[in-house]
Amino acid sequence: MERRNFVLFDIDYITINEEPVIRLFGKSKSCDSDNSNNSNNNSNNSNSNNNNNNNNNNNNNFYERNLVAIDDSFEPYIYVISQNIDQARNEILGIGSYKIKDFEILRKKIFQVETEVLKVIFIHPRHVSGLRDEIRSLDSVDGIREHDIPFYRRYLINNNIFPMSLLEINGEVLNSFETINSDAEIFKLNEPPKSLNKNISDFRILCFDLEVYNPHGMPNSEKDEIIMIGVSSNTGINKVISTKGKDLDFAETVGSEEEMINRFISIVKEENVDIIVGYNSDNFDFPYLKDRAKIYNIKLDLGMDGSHLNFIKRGYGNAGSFKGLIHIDLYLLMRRYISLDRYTLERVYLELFGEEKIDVAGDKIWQFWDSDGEDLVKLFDYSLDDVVSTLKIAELTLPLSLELTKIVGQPFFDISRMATGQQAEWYLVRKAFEDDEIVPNKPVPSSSSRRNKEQNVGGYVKEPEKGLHENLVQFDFRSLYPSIIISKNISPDVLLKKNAYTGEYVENIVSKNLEQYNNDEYFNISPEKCHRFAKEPVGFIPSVIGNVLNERLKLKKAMKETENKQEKKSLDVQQQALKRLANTMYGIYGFLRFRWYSNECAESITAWGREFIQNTMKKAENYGFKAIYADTDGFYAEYNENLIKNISNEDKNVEDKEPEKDK
DNA sequence: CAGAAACGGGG
DNA sequence: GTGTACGTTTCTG
Repeated sequence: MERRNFVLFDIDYITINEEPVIRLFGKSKSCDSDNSNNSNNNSNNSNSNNNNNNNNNNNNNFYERNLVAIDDSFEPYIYVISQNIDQARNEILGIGSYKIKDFEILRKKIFQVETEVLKVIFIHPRHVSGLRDEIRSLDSVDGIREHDIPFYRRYLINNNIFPMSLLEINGEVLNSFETINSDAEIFKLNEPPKSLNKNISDFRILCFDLEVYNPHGMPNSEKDEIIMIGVSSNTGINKVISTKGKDLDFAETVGSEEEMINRFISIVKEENVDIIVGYNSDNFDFPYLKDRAKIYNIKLDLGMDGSHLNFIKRGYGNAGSFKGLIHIDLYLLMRRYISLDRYTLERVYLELFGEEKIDVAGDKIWQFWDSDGEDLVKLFDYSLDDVVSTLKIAELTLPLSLELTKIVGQPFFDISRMATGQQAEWYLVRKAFEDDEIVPNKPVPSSSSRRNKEQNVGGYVKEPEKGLHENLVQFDFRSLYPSIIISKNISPDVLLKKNAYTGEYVENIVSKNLEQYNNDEYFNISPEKCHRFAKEPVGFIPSVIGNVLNERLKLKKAMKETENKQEKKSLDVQQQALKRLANTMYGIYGFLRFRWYSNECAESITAWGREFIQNTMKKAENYGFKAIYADTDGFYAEYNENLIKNISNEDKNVEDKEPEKDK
């Protein structure tokens, strides 16, 4: 048996002999060299030099050796809810015994109510989608749960492991394995991976960008050649590969487009890249590169198992993907990272760095290329600048996404393409597993119910007062929503709710013990709609948010205590990630396709929010702030000394309790 | 006017 | 991949 320390980059499964086999893609460092120093971060950063990676240099923090770990022990399953579990088991066997491996009876919680459920273990994940509808419609089956959680996600959650963090794996080295055609070490696991709590933050990031000949407007990949490939990496590469530019020191001149593509591929391989980054590369660079490479029969075989570029259908068009090589499209990330009117690379760069970048109008690129003079040089500068800017943006913004990956516990590739609400949802799915809670099904609203969805009243809005105002102060309540959820215990598992059709209470820990809740004082009752949330026990979502906020406080404390700048920075990013997660959490209730969707919860949060904002505005007036304009998350007020009234002690206390103010 | 289709980014 | 598209604007019948 051998052991490796292993950073997990990516995960999937393949099918061998009709059974699923999990593959973990990542990089390892031999354990001996890793044990030599337990305090990491003492070697200097990986800047420049040392580009040839084939020397065994263990003095940096990079994990060097490609490794694919194989685990054939994990089994797909769903939960079946039934009053008569024996009958359910027989009926299920009756419709698909050959797809079913085993049954187990487990005690789990549904909205905190202890329940005996039937765990149906399938031979193969595809049997889940194949059989679930039939199982659901069986007489003895009241419902099915957790039938739509992708196999690889289930593996990460159930084994409590996190991508982009360090794992310990134990197993045997194999000489070869089906579907793996590369020099990666192949490692067959003897037991599930173990999470090692060590922070890994050094990754090899390489950015790339294509320039394409385009005399007819947007280029057509059947006709228009790639003329430049810009490459910039945090390992010190900064160049433009092209058939022109012999006089430029940052240009690498090759003989043809075919050589250009081959050279690009070989650079990515030589640099042992962990994360490949582009800007709109899901929709432009990678599709274009693939089309052009096909013409020359070039394989874009950058996958850790030797596989090629593949496009995965995702919400938002296609996502370019390599097994074990993480592709991040910064455009998608920026749309969530900052709020702007437009998200061109120029605009984003200006926002983040306050500098204009070199610009060449898109429709002029072919003319600059043909000019063969000063304009050609300008085009080279532009190409380099594009990719250098992309790297700068990546280095600034990826740390936060990496932290979210390590908190949410899904692949970095996925996290970078997920809406924040989805990130929060997968985080909650993991927390539910830890709590033995069964995850609610996704609501599947028909198109009509979607239309009929009552519009949530939303936050309080005060129309702005016309005129030019000076001395404006902004009160920001965004971070207030998590505290409202916690203080009012807003959660579907402690909400007293009647089913609209049957008139019965929806089953949860409160309705199950209704005799204990025989008085209003046991509830927080929301303003306006009067939704009732039991004060005890703590609801699932308030408890998760509470833990997130506590973790965040601990990090902020640790930040104050440390003198180490690098550590401070790392803690700060972790702290920010938790803040984002907490602030996203309230939105979950309002989105129809989310598993914890609850219109009552969403309404109650905003109702209490409105109440709070109006109270605060009143109090603020006593301090000389005249509210000018208010919106859901806060208000703007004009400061006018003459308005200050006598401040009572009571008001002072209120002011003390105010949430974080920005500006 | 409602519902469908296109758009964003990229060159 | 045991998940199928986000919110907004413009076009079309």
